[in-house]
Amino acid sequence: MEKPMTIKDIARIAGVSPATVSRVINNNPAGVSRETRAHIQQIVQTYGYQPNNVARSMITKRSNTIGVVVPDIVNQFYTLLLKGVEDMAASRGYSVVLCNSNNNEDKELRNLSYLRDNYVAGIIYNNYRMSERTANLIRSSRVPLIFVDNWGDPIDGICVRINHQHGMAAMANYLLDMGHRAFAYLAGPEGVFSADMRRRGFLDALEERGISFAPRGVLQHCAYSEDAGYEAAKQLLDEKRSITCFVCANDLIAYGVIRLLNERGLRVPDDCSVTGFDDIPFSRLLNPGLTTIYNPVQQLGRSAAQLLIDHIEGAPPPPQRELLFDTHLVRRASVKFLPS
Amino acid sequence: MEKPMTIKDIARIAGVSPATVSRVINNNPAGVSRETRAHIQQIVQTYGYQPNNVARSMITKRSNTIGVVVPDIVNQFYTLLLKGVEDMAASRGYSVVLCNSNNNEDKELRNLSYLRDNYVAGIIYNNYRMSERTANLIRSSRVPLIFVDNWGDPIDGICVRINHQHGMAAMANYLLDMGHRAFAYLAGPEGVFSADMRRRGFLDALEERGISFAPRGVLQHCAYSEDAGYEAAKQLLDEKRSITCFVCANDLIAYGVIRLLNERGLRVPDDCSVTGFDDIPFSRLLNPGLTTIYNPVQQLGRSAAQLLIDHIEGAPPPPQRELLFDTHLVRRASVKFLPS
DNA sequence: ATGAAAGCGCTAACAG
DNA sequence: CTGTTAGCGCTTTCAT
Repeated sequence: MEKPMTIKDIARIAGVSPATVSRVINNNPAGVSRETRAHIQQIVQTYGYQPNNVARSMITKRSNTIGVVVPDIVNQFYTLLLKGVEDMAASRGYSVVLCNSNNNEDKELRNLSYLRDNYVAGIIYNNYRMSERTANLIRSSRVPLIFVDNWGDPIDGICVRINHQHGMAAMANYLLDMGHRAFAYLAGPEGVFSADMRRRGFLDALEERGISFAPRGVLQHCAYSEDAGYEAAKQLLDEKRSITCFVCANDLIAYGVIRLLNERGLRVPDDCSVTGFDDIPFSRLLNPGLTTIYNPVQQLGRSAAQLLIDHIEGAPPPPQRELLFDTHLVRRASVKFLPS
Repeated sequence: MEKPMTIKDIARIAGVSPATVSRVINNNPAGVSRETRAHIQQIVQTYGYQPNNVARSMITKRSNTIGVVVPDIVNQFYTLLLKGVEDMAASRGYSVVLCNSNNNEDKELRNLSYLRDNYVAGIIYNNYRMSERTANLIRSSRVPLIFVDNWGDPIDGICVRINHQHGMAAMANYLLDMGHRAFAYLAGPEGVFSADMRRRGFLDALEERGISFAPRGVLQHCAYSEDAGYEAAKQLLDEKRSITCFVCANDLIAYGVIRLLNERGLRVPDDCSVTGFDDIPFSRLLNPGLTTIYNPVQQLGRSAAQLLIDHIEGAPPPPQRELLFDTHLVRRASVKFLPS
């Protein structure tokens, strides 16, 4: 294998000093005459010279890579987010590396250090809950960072998210209109920003309509996963609750509920209605299709990347620290109309 | 922000030279007396010194990161693979970065160069089809590389995969036993290794049973995606083919078929049976559950990582260039029994 | 067993 | 405008 060319090789060939070559490959505004610049570019072209990024970032302490850290890469929600980030990043000339923290604090800490130690230009970050250690690490790293779904929490920074409350309120109103009153609300993990906001959206909407959740409704926390939804539904059913609709804080939970319902021979929506939140692609494939709230994750990813890169490149911070996106209700067939 | 410690700081504190510290942190067998070694380790500990990986890999031209490049990160098959890789890699002290080539040659080339330029220790690679340019890049990079689903192709290297043929043959035999004879075989993309092997497995199995595919069967190529399955099924149905079972080369395709069937008011499996391949987690959630072939993809990921790291660390190559994993049939409810 | 010195490939003052 | 000089933080001969 021929060793790759270095800046010195180019300099020698061009008959100039490495510094000059450096100036042109960095589009350094500092003066290089039009001719020498062209000459060098020409040589770089023909030899296909690529500067060594590692050497570069050793000096500048910066690279053209942005890191994305998420808690669960198997959840399509996050892969969709990643896709949005990648699109935007690529168009701006950045690479992206994905770190899966697997909802595990140590792993997350390692990921974050890894990114810092490799001089990433910036980070897009999400987690269910941010630990104090993580917050400290982020603070001390001083790497530009954008949150997806921040939670008025240990760190203040720029954040991109959907309007969870509106979304879930829309669902509540729809369900009320469909005649439902006996809800099992599977709220997702307690203390997690998106889950908390969605819950508030739901409960406030009921209140606003003067309908109380309490007597017939039941609220239960659970992980953001299919298995958790399955278990929660099982428990509720075993308690012989009479429920007309399972309102789930995300689609995964709804999948679990549906699986249990199927196992018990209960039909959706005839025997029981189910709703989700996020509208990940699979939800329309269920039979019946899952009624849920569309969450523009890819768009979120793109915006997060854009904000981050703007920031990295020195743009002034946006006026608001939080960029909010709208959701909308996706009516499919998993909710039954209950005439009153 | 206090600047991170350097090896010099440690050296000064320990009263030794940087070289000695280097020897210690690299567990360099070269002689360092037991005492100085312990002394230095002690200091490294208390100050929490972390060597700068970038500087390190600039010299060694190697890092402790392995790269995974896949064609479609939104397909759960690949996120599961990644998960397997991560588990294994973490336990061996490696970080992993994911690159999504998005089934796009330029992107893939950029990803591969990126990994090479950042001195990754090795790469785990999959794509639907390998271009000649990609092959050249891989060859000239000389980075250790493991294929997932290699395809007797431009490059020879170590490969980890499932036995596609066996898997699809098991499916064929099952369907035959269930009385099916009129198949629509949605074969996935032509020329893609896994798709070709699966198709062969299916066709050969029929032949072995002395049953010919031809008169009533129809074979159609399509992308490995839900939309492609949907379109293919639409076309076939519009041609008024009388089909008893759609045999799909992966689960995603089957999802598309099911979506179309639902739209047309056709019931699975009463009006038409459908099968998949891979058994990604959603498949059991479908109603009826999708009959498919379980593909131990996480295990694949773990093995790929293990093989790769062994190789990186200088282990002799395994005797066979190909590590094969078994699949098994997962019978759910998407296939109807057709008494003859 | 340890240290001094010479870089890895590049950028960043500082001169000219 | 361009070249020279120092390093970035680390590893690696080569001495001692």
